[in-house]
Amino acid sequence: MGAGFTVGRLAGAAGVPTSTVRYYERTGLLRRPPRSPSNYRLYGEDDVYRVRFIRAAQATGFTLDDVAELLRPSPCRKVQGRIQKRLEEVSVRMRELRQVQRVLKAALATCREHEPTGRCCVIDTLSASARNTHR
Amino acid sequence: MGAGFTVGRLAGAAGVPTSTVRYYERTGLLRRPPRSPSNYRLYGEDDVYRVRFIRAAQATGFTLDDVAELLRPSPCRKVQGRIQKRLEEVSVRMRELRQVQRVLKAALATCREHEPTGRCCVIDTLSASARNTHR
DNA sequence: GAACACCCTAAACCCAGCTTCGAGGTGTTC
DNA sequence: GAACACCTCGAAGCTGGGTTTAGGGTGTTC
Repeated sequence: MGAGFTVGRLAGAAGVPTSTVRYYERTGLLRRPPRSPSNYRLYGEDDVYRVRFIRAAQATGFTLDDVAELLRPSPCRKVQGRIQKRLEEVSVRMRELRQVQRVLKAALATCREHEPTGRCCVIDTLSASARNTHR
Repeated sequence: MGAGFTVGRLAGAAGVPTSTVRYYERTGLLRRPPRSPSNYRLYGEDDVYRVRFIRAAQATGFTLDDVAELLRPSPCRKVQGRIQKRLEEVSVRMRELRQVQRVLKAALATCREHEPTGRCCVIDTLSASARNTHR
């Protein structure tokens, strides 16, 4: 009652399970909040945004280690650097996915052409792609 | 000597560690090969392609369970269905990544505008994006 | 005063996909 | 014949990001 969120309320407001909130505290992503007389955690609204930030950053592909670094006070330049880096990773991943699309579509096309023979040939197609791809 | 690959040769030819080959055998992805008199595994060329297929399918985002299913003999139609499904997952993931790009670029832009103030504001920007995004 | 939802802790467990460890046998080369 | 790289096995360990369990306390509502 009164001001403050218990762990369950914070979790509800941020859209995560309580176990996750406690986990973030354990790993240092979230401060150790003040406690009520009966030893319940008492959070403020800032904590809601912080948890949401963590989830948002995760959703953009940052690891929790990255997030911890982002949350540490640090010069703008450094933070910009990390975002740049992540943007490059995203570009790389998009290129990879486009290649994957090509391979899968090719496999599908070959499969359809040969359908009359009855025997599925997709495995051959993909194996062939494996034969041509290094690593 | 003679025909056949030992586990190390197979691994070398397929570009994976020997531990991975044995792991694939343990989990049923690879047949249990015949053995030499001294109990060494003896593989054929087919096995090289099979391992490469596994890696290629993984590279397109299939899990090892998916791969196991793909490798089971099954009607063309079913295999096509799985590939379709994977293609849709890839599309979804690409859309997500484009959204991530937008958010990161926006954060970067805001950061640059405010740079003169000295205090890094990226965290605020991302928190705001967290505030607007439902899950 | 009892039911029921909430909170506390530490420690163990989960998942995929491997890798590493320990203890030992084999095969080739000098 | 000794060095050295390769092979065997089962079991345990690792990574990241949590969840579950066990055993207990709290707070609100009927």
